[in-house]
Amino acid sequence: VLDPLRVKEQAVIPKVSQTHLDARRQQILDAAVECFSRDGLHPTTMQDIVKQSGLSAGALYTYFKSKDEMIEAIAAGRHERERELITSSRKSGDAADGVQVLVRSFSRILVDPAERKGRRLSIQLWAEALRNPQILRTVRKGVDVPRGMLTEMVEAGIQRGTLTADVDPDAIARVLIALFQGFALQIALAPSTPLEPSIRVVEKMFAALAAARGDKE
Amino acid sequence: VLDPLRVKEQAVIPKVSQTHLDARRQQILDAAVECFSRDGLHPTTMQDIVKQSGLSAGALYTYFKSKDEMIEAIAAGRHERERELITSSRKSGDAADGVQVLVRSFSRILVDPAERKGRRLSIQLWAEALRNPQILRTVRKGVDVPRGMLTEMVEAGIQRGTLTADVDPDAIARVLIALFQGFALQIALAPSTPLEPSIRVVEKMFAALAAARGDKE
Amino acid sequence: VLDPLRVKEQAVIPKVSQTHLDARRQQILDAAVECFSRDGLHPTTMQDIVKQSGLSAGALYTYFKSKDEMIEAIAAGRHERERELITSSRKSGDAADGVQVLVRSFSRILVDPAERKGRRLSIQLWAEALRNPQILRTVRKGVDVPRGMLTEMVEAGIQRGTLTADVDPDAIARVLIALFQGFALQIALAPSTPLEPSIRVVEKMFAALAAARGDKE
Amino acid sequence: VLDPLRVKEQAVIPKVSQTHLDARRQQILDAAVECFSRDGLHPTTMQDIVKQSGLSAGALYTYFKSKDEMIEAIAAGRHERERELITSSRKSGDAADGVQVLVRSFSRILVDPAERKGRRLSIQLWAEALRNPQILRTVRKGVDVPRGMLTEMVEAGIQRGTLTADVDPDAIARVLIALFQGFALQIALAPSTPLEPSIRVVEKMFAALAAARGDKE
DNA sequence: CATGAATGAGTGTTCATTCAT
DNA sequence: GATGAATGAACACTCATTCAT
Repeated sequence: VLDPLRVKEQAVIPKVSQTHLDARRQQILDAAVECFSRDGLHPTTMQDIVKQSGLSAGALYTYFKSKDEMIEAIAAGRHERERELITSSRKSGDAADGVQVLVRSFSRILVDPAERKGRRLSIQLWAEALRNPQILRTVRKGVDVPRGMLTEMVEAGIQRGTLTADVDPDAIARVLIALFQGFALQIALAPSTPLEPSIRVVEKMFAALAAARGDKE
Repeated sequence: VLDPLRVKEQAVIPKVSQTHLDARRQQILDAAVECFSRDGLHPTTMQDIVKQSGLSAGALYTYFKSKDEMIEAIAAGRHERERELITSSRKSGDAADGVQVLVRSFSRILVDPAERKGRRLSIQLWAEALRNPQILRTVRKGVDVPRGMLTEMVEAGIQRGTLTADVDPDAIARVLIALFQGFALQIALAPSTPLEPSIRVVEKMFAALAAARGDKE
Repeated sequence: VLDPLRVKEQAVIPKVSQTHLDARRQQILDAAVECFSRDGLHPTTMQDIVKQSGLSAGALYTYFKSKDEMIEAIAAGRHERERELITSSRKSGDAADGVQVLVRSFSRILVDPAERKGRRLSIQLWAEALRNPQILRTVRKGVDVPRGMLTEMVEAGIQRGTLTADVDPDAIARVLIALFQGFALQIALAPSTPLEPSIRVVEKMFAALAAARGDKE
Repeated sequence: VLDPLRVKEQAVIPKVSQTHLDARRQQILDAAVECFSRDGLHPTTMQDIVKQSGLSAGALYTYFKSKDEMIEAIAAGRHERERELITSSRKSGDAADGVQVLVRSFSRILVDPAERKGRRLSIQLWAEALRNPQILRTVRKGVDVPRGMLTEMVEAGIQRGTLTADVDPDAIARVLIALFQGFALQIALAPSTPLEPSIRVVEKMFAALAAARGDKE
């Protein structure tokens, strides 16, 4: 009765288009992001996501094997998003002084209301990464890949002479990331945090660092 | 709030000393910190803490009304600890250049293995603060109080001339905190993170910032 | 209140019929009635009802939000049942002397083995009503509604001349209810209680009361 | 080391007087009655009674082996109290028509605010009796003993000619008790219940019953 | 005798997941 | 593929009772 070939044959012409499938998957992820960023990873129940998505419990499990897999998918999405942000920052920063442009770009992201959910989600994922090896791997990649890109940008800055040569590009990248993470946290915990003065301090520090090179010469 | 020892009439000699009560309370908190920092706030069950503490479920509830109250007590403890770290840093930094000493002091804390649990715990509390108003309040105080102290130290540094006068002390304090938070996170997520090069970059940046003042004159 | 079946968009054909849902709900209530009447409200655990019903703990909570809500549903059911008993008594008593028929009807219910659970349940609910305002309201309605009906019946009896005109119909209704409650209790506490002789006394008393009217004329 | 004789010897001269012991025991029972009648038997915790009594948990267990034993002691107290009420009613009713005096006496008890706790407690005990054989025994005795006394009083009434000879004294006693129980319940559930009109109906019914004898002759 | 911190089995309830329809 | 009722192992928390002091 069960003919695996027939099943496969049927699978050739899917009843539901891939586009539909992708849309459904995204619909679920959007609902999950909404819930997770609002209530946290663990307090959010699958029922919450069911309600938020307008789908059924069964539907969620058609697209994701488990809640953990859903969290993992969202973590991967964050990772992807962060890479994008760096990439777009790099583009706009190609012409001028890399770090200054980068810092400006970061500050825009940090105050962007559209990124609020993402900031809250990231903090939830940091906490989750401490106990979930799979999430840890993804979160780390989400930090390491941007860091690699930043390192390259800093190296380019050094070659262009906008930064001193005697600094470790990777160390600078880490400093930039730490600043970004720290301010993302401060803003998530206190949305009224004044970011601009601190950004100016950071700019000034990097400018001073660049200038310091000239002094030595 | 209510001291279970304060007996109604003639609390001649307490059956159990306050010292014993305090020790028990600490015993529970220690067990909870161990579990929370290892497994996260939500995944940790009261049973886990019961086992870790060597006490009974009932005993835990003699000292804390709920799991949330326990988390709150731990958050308050973190807040207290952070204030202490700043205070001790301030003392040692009185004589010399404030910020440089501070950065050194921070870097020592960041790599201190004894502080590992605390770092992991803080990250869990950041996530929890996003959905628990009581924790948010405590976590904010844990950031704001140290920030106020840092601001004072930066102001002192400006007066002593070790920092430029044209920077916002509060903005600098926020930068220092963001750096501390960001590196605490990086180290928690990847204990092998090389901190020293980044610390040197930070030192260099602040040195350049200080030097920049002289340049202007 | 909320019909879990009412689907958001196009509830074409319910996966599970309303009949099935109602049957399940009744299955749970039957199990609960069995347990509550046997062991009492508080000593009965949800696990007891789970076992008795043959369902799972989760299933119970699909149909009832809490144990209290289940008790409330059962109390409402008792209330309904009591109203029915009065209604059916009224029908059969329309032709002849109302009160006598009523007393007979009551006595039949009091010795009916099928009503044993109901009698025990009512006593549990009386006790619960003393501390649970919601149950108090329902239990009161379960007494007040029948009382109103009885009052009407007594008034009809007075008009028909089978009862003296100088008695308060409501007072008589209360006496009848007190007798019913008191004997329900005596029988629940001692199933071997001889009811018949007492019923005859009651009949005789009401007959004498009716006769007393003629005497005065 | 352990010399039972020495222990006994010490026991001869109790450290604490019997009066003190009795007072403590009563203090506990009073607190328990307060809690049980207010909150119900099962919802009342030993801690509640501890607080209400002003004693310690340990003290309670010095005087009562268990919560059940405490309930049993209170049930026995109710039993005793009900016997007293009948006894005192009998005395005052010796001279005149027994039943009328009795009904009056009952009605006074039913509206006595001082008996409110007792009424509520009795209802709790009825419910408990359905599942606790020991309580059932005591509650039954609390009904049966007064019933025996009532039966005797009714018999005396018949001999004195104030009641018809062709009624079953025990059946009348049961009717009186049912009325008392039923009204105790109605008043407990609705303290504003108007009792007087119903009492008059009862009096009238018994008067008619007595008069009916003369009619037949 | 009195205390109250400590016990731990048991409570009502939740929730990720499954599967018959 | 979609549904949502059903599952049952946890979960946070309680409470009658004990016993070292």
